[in-house]
Amino acid sequence: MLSIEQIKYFLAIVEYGSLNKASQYLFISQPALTKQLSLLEKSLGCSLLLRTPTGIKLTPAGRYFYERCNLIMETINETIKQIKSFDKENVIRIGGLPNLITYFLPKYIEKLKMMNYEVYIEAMHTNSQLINSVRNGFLNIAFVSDAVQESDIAIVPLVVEPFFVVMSASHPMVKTEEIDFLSVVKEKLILYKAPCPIRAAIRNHCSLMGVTPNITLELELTESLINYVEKGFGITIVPKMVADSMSSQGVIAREIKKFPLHRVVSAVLKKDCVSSYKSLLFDI
Amino acid sequence: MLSIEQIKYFLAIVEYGSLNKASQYLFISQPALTKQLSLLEKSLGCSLLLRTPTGIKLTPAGRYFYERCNLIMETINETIKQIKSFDKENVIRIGGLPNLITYFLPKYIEKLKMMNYEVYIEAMHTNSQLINSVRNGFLNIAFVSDAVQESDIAIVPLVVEPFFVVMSASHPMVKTEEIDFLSVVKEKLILYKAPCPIRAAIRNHCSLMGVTPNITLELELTESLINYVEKGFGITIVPKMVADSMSSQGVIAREIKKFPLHRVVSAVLKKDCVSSYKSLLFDI
DNA sequence: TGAATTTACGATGGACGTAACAATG
DNA sequence: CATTGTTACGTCCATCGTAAATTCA
Repeated sequence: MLSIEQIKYFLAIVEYGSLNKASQYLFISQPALTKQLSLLEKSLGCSLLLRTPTGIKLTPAGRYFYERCNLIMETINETIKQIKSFDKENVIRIGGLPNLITYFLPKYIEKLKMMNYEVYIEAMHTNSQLINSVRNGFLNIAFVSDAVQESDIAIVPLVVEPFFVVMSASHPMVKTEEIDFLSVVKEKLILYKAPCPIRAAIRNHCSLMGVTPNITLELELTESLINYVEKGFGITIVPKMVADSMSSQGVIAREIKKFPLHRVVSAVLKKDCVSSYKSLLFDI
Repeated sequence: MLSIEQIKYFLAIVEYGSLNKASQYLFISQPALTKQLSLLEKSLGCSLLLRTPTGIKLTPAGRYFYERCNLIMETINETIKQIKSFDKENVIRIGGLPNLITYFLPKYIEKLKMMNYEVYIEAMHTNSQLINSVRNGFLNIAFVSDAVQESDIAIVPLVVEPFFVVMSASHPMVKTEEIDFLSVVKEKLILYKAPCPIRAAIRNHCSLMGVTPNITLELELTESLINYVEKGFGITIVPKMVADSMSSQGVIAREIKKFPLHRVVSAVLKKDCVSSYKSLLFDI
């Protein structure tokens, strides 16, 4: 049976290039290491390295196994590190939608570090992933957009912010005095693919107003909307905090004034934790 | 010390919902399981599950650990599966660029299966990844595009194929009788980001002819060029075998007749393996 | 001969099982 | 009292270390 010890031994052998040196590093005798290595090879049914009088040399299978062992050990070590933080009092795990993490969380994180918390940050792309992580205890707090109330979990509204249109500087709409939502959704829209809370908010606003958005391009959640706007493929709609922090030259952000839509940024936390985190959330 | 056995035990406990049932499934006594579980929790410094008279209930840390254990075991099992195939005589590992895998390999694979080989397929995005995999023995054969000869490895040319332009049906160039490369690269080009052998071939052809391609959109290697052509963002250039197998209605593929460019599809293999795979590569 | 790995074998400790115990509904 | 999990203790096998053997430069 493969064991973690054997994996560690194998990694040491490869890294030190000899059983001898590896055995010294591992504080075991060299015969013991030989034994474990042959047991490992036997259990895998495959030769991993060639023994030479000058040291060892990896076989193809050995090279593959070495890479995989590194991956396995990294996964295990990361797991142990996370787990060890779970029962520590001064650790707080915070999650949020990527744009909230980027633009909104920094001030909270500063404050938490002042209070001697170790902070773990985790970005997730959907509200439901985040809410579930709070529910099952992986996150202490999650920051979401337009979440609906649920019975078992507290959703605390924090800010309401308007949406902005982002378009290239040469776009005719730049000259319009008061930008309205109905004109905006007739333009070529670039949005993220579902599931994306902003996309959902726009669709919802559209159906309330009885129009269909003209979505011409749908991006993966990992790509940058602004890049595509800059290249002239269309316009996009982003929340104020994203618009505020844009630095691109070629694009312009303008608030949607007529028939505006807003999003509510909320904190999600367990009901019995609301009181303990209340001061953190509001005293800013 | 964390061990793989402990991970397996923990997974069984969670899945069976009780130490009792898990111990039966694992063919060990229930006290032994209790012992291992408490050792695990002690080594992690963290409680993983709450014991109740009706069974067990996961703590947040336990839920996290459960997910990670699944990931770890999947990684380990996949590794063992791959390794076991390494020294088997009847296993052959083949790699290739994604489009070669999709359009070109199937006939080889059929043939290999006829010959009672177990075939492992691995797609990689660059020639150099593939060539390295052959060099270090992870792959027996790799199919690449426009590879240059290297001293230590054999590169066997297999087919030369022309490139096609892909454009929307309404594009003016559809009406041109003889499509030429110089006009094509003046159009809005959609290509994959570097590193991409096709992109490299196009850039190379351009610099030979003293022109600059008008690349307006660069996609991630995981996205579909054709989708973006269909939506009217520009045109693209693909090898014949990709063009031949397109089924989209809205787009049309036409061969580049004037100043054409070609790609050479080659098989990469170790020099001392050429003779043994020769019949496979050419007898089709 | 010296540097490497492998084989042989006795010692030790960790993991197991049995049996007895404790708690909950 | 039936089901759950825990504690106690003796047994046994896996892994270790020491020492001797082997192989290659």
